[in-house]
Amino acid sequence: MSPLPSGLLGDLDPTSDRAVFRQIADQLREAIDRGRFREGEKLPSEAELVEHYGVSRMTVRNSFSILQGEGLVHAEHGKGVFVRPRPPVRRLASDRFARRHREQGKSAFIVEANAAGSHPQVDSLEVKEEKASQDISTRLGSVRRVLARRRRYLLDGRPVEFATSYLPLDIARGTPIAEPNPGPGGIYARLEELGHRLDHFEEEIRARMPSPAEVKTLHLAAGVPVIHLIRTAFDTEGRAVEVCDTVMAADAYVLSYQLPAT
Amino acid sequence: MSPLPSGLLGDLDPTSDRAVFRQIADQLREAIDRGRFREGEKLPSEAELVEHYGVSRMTVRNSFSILQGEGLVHAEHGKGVFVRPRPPVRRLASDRFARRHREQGKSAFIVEANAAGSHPQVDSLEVKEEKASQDISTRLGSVRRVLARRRRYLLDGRPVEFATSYLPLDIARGTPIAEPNPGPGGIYARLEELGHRLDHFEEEIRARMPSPAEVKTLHLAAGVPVIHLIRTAFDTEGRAVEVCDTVMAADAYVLSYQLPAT
DNA sequence: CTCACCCACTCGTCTAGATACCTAAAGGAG
DNA sequence: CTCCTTTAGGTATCTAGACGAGTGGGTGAG
Repeated sequence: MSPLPSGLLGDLDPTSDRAVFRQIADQLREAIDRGRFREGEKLPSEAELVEHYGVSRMTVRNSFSILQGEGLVHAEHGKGVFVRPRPPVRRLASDRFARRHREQGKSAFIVEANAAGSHPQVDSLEVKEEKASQDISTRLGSVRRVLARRRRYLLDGRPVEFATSYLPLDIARGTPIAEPNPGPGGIYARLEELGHRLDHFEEEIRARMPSPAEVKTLHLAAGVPVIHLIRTAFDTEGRAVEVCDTVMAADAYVLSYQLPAT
Repeated sequence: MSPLPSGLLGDLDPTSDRAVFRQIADQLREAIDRGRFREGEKLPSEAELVEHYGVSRMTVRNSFSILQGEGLVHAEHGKGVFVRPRPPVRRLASDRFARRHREQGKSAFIVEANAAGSHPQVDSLEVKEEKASQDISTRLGSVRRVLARRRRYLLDGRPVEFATSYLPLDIARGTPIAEPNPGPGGIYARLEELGHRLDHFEEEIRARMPSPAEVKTLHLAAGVPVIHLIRTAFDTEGRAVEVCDTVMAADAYVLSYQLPAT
């Protein structure tokens, strides 16, 4: 095994209080930040770092696990450890639910993705009536059962978002909203056709680490948080007519809002 | 050492493909979710789990490190591993910059925290002129140098947010905005007094894992992401008069926005 | 009774292996 | 030329043990 190029990574400081595996992680992180290793590029193998620093393999792996936790690198079994590329992000503008965007035939997600030159896909359709959770019931105004619409959005084959819409049965049952494909303009267009003129939306945003189920559904790499967005749609009478619970891969999104100064 | 209460945690499945340390993590996670271990409660010690499952200590530690990465537990040296309590969250409403909130003497943060019965604190003041980064320069409309105002917000002694405001020098230099304490209503009140009537704000929201520096500044536990918010303030002439770059401990915040449906 | 000290228990770090499995490229059989 | 096998070099998992260092309770000296 050939040694690492000299100067690529420094030496350890045995007098430092900082644990060895942290020092190694620091040096790798700095090298990545400085561009010595580029996106997608392979880091030195565990064996090479064991050789270079004169430490045991567990120590090197410990360093890698720090960087993985920070979402900086990802390991591929049998291949190596690589600098994690930053995926293209999807920008959600604050006017994304404006009525004028609902006039067209296709869904906002499809239109937007095509404009960005990527390949969109929507799957995991599930539409069924179910018992409302405590939280959903509260948000919709004490309803017992709801229509739930679950779907997953993918960009270029990568899952980026998992969303569930909840609607009161007295609004949705027996309408196109209860169909797998609600038709052009989505359920918001159907709600307005049914006489529920939309007035405004409220969005609540949280960020947290994903549950194991979310890691699976969204194919999340280690160290990638999720953005949890709960949107409630209100009609002009002030009634909550829909709650949409969305979990997004945080590295794939930038949310954008406009606030009045008045 | 006394054995664990039987039934608290199950057994391993040696025929499973799932790695032993993942199985252990799964069982602990489930026990936490089911409330067998409550917030702040101590999990079994490494030695107890070694005994219970008949595995080596590194395997148990591996399990703990998974749960730490998920932000579910935190270890305290010399004491044990504990279920991480969910801190109280600060809700940021979409009208938080409404002009009416600027009339009072105290800052929004202080008022709000007092109302919630917690003890607010603002520190790490730094106000200085500096070179604008590429990003800040672009957002402010190609300015070279800016006034930067840095501060950190704490609730009940816990740092929750670190923010830097950037203002063009032609607006801020020589005004109260360049003072450590800009006076009642904050810099937005001063901007309006100086003739820059505010029209609206734009906020960009991202979520990601913190850098080591952010972990230090915000005293973040493992597995806690940050919300990165960049707000630009525009005056009625459409000029960007301020950019505020904020990094928040994600477990301490819920952001709330209102969107028009028109 | 008080206080300093000791000790048991805890997690933190590190070593030195063993075994398993994955990947990619080289080389041989057909 | 195609396909399979081999092999080298990766990471994944696990074991067994050593020493370090923080915490907190008990104990014995004063």
